[in-house]
Amino acid sequence: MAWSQWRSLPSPFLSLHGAPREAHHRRSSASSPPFSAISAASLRPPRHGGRTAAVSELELALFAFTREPKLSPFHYNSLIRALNRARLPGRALSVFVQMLHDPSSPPDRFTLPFVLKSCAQLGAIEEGAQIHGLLVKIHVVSEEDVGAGSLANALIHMYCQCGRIDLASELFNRMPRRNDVSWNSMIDGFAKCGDIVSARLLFDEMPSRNIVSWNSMISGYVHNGLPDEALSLFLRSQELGIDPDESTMVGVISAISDLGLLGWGKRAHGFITRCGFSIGGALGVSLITMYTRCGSISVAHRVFSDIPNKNVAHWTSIIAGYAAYGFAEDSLQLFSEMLSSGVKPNCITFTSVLNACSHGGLVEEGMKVFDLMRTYGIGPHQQHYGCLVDLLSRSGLVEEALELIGCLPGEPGPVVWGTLLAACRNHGNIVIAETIAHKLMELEPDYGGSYVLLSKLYADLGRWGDFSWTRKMMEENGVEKTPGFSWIEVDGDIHKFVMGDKFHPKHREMYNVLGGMEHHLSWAGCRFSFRDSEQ
DNA sequence: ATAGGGTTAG
Repeated sequence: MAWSQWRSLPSPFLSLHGAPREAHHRRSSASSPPFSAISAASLRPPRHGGRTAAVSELELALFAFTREPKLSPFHYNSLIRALNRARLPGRALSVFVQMLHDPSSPPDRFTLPFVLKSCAQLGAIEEGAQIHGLLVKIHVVSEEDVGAGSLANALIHMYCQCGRIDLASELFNRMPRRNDVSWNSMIDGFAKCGDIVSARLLFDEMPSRNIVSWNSMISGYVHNGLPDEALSLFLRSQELGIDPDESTMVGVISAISDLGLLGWGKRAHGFITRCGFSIGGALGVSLITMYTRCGSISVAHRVFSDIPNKNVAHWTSIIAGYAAYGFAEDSLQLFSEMLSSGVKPNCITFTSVLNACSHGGLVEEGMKVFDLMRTYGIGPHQQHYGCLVDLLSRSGLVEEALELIGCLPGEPGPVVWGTLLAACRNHGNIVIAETIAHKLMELEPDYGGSYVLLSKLYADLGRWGDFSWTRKMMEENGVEKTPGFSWIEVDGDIHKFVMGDKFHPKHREMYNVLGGMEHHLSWAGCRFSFRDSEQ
């Protein structure tokens, strides 16, 4: 009953993207998953994403480690594992080093997989390769007898996380016996390095797929900008009668979020509720983001309110949500509520709060938030300086922003220059804009955005000679800027638009509405046009 | 031992 409700609805989006339409008859409604899913979900131990679980496990391990007069490998292993789960892989490695110096407690067969996991999390290829060398030396992993168990899988995962898919596949190809974990690690590795085609080949080729295989492939599509493929694959798993879990639905919700299909999002949310899945972890975060991006900030807030023990990611996603809607005061209000509820902000939280300030024009508040970072021992990192540049230049303080860039510790990237260029266009600051645009063209000659921004600035000012010059430059350098387009789902139908098109049967009414909005805006003193200057 | 969430420009 649960699933059939969702999938029996028309899905024009699938035909839009050329995927086959779903067959509606294969799975009877009686075999839908909620009941089994509820019991599975309630039996599963809390994931490491859950704040309380990670803390208590770490506390237990630390307690035993500090109280025990004679440490055994078991004590070391538990602490290393707990530190990994608490996302503290650096400290896990220090504990391992301490273990190596403790003659009464040599590493056992459980130790190295944990340590390899720390290396994977850190991206520490050198240390990981040292362990690999050690294993070859003591004949656990030799040329003739390549390890076939968890150690080999941990090595594969480590090389994948460190961006060495070549070394990972070398190991994988030489394994005498591969299990599902070996295949899944390789699928994830290929997806993470952008080779989604190879990931899919392995997925199709592997002898038996488990839920992790499906989840890796679905989220792989999402991370490679193919949300429609992700949804197609999920629908296929449903046809095969495979029970999704929380992770599956995180991928599905992210895909829907990228497509901006609110109707699909609501049906998926209903499905999640009927399955009895917890929204206390990653699933809650992706639901908040999905409602935000699909235009429903009020529902996003309702989901946020319903989450019992909110972690920093929950807070950050709703703060970022209000920021995106221009409700800067609400963002700041939530930020202070978060601080008083005892949840510690991290660097992503600060990026979101600074973003809220710059979109709301709250320069002074933004500066205060920037100073507050130090008291929490965070950053500021490059991205926070980028937000500060945006904060200043957006509110017209372009000179000050330039001055700030001059004081930065590192070289500002194309994003920072692009921010400044966009602000210059909005404030008609042509001299600085030209300088920056030329700098950007040198820095990133293949990036079409800088040419387009400059050409639009010339168009704003009626300098058509310079305008055609920038267009010629684009042609000469072989730069292409694919025009953006947008789409919206209304009652199950997808409507697609490009800038200024007249394809929609109701385009006259739509442009009338836009014209009315423009009129209201200019009456309120806002110099803005929905039409591009080229049109 | 494998999968999953939150950020910055246009």
